[in-house]
Amino acid sequence: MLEWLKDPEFNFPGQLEHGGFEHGVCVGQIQAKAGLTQSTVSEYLSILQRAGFIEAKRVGQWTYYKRNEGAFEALSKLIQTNL
Amino acid sequence: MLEWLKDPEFNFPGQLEHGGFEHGVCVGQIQAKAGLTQSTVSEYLSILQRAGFIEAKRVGQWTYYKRNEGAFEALSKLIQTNL
DNA sequence: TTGGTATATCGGGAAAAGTCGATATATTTG
DNA sequence: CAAATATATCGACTTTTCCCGATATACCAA
Repeated sequence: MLEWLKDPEFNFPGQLEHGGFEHGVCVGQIQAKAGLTQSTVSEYLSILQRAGFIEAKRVGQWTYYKRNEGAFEALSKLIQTNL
Repeated sequence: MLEWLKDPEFNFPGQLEHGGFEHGVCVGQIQAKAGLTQSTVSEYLSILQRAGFIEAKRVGQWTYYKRNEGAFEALSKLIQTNL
């Protein structure tokens, strides 16, 4: 999912009918591509969010998720320096 | 354990009586510090070795493990570029 | 307010990982 | 070869993680 979100336009074409890509991609789009149930995907996204790798924005009945690039940079540096 | 192996002289003083630090640290030293059973530590080290994070060298009845710094650098770069 | 849609949360069963004791293998020493 | 020591492997049990269906919550439209 994290890799998919690097190129939302390519990986989630259906998102066009759901408000575009400004805020990210909504859960239903990710669920369809992942082939897992709605509850599983929702929980997974919430874990990634708590871990800081993605950000959530609620707009109406949709929740949009997008990557937080800083977290990946920080993880990479953490491995370099602390591990 | 991976962090411990960054400074073997400091973290495994008992290793002095087991051939020094040239080849790394032997399993018994790591086991004592970890506070886990011998079998658990042995299996754990073998997993880290298969993953490429440490290297093993058998000398007599001892197996010495030391870090493979290249693997950490590679992981850090992988996160930067692929994740 | 009622029904429809999108997402989140909850509880449980299945799968995987962690840990142990017992035992096997390899090496050294007498 | 026999005993001692260091490490590896095996089988079982426990804990954690994964994933699901059911249900709850939030929002929108009629």
